[in-house]
Amino acid sequence: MSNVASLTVNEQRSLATRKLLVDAALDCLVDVGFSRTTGVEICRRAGVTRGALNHHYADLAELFVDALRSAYDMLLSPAPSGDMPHNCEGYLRLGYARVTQPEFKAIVELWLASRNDAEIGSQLAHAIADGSALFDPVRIVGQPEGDVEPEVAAACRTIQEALIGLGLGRAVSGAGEMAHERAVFGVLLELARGIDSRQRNDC
Amino acid sequence: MSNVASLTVNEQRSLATRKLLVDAALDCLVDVGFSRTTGVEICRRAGVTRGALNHHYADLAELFVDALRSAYDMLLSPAPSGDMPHNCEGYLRLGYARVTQPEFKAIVELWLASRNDAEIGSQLAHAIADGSALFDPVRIVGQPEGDVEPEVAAACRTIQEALIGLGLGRAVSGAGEMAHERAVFGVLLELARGIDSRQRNDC
DNA sequence: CATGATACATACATCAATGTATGTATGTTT
DNA sequence: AAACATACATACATTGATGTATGTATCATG
Repeated sequence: MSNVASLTVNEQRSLATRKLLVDAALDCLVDVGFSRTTGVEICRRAGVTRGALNHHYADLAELFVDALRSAYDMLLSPAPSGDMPHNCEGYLRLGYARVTQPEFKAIVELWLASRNDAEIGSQLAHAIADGSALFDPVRIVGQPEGDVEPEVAAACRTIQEALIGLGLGRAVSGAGEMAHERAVFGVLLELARGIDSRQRNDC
Repeated sequence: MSNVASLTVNEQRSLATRKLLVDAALDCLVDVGFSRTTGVEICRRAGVTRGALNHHYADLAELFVDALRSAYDMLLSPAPSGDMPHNCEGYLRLGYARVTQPEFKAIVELWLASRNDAEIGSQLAHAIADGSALFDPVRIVGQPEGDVEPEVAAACRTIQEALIGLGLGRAVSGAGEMAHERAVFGVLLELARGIDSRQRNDC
């Protein structure tokens, strides 16, 4: 049922078109921001007509739900795999790899749009909540059944906020690494390693 | 010349109207974001007609320059006065007081708009650069003639990015303090005090 | 005080985005 | 294969924002 081969031709075409629209929407958000991410512009970039957009999504808010989930998925590609340690340093490196991707700007744009537009806000609420879980320290640092120490959680949240700051800086500057980005990463790394070593000694 | 009394009636009226427009623009950015911050909406909130807007500003980008500078000024109201120590802890407390003000959202909106719209970007470049100086660790921590240690600068930049993250979180959530905001502040405070105490021992 | 400049308001034309209705080709089912 | 559904494209009407032109009252100045 969920196999590609088991999909009808119509279902495959639908999925392909929706992917075109979702990718175009993200492209648009990254390129020109939310205010210029209009239905016509998305369709132009997707190479489809507005009829297709209207057929698959009642309004842009619906499309943005798919787009946000897709963006979160893209940021997940550097996943917490086996080679990434389940500690604060791993949390830092993983988060850094995420916020420095261009899709992060699309996410920020949708965060703000969600706050600025009530309709978008209500429709995106679930996707945003699900996405926030990706940053949850417990997911990254915590052991499968164990909880994380409050000190570790606080450090991870601090790392998270600093990474969001760096990501926003990149999104705004447009260029790559900011001047003090390395220095900030160094401080965060020191903070993470300090917590991690203290945790090991606790056992 | 710069005295209020020395201003002509016309000049006073111009200043008052421009202030109405600037305040309305900031209100609008905070309330409904950049995409809905349109000329008509600004004038509606300011209680003037579009003729007034057009008379004082050739386009919205020009108004946004004044608005951004005004927003930065508002964030400056908790200024680095005598009671705020010139160290990392002072930098943290000062920055926190700034990013938690509602005007910070308007600044973020304009940062992104500046990146998304070439015209706005070129016109806001100077104001953004001037505003970034407000976050410059040297301005807050550094002594008048002395430079700041690289370690102090790195810590301040880290604090800055984390504060921006917290500020963005507030801007997006709309509500006040986020759940982990206190915990993050605590970690940052510990970081700042660690650096400050080490600095004192260096002398 | 008369003339010009300033600070707006009003009005209209334009344009881009949207909502919606309908057309059509392809796929699906019985 | 006939009837129906799906996946789009096309077309039109509407709406909101903008550019711009002009009107008008107040102010400034020789």
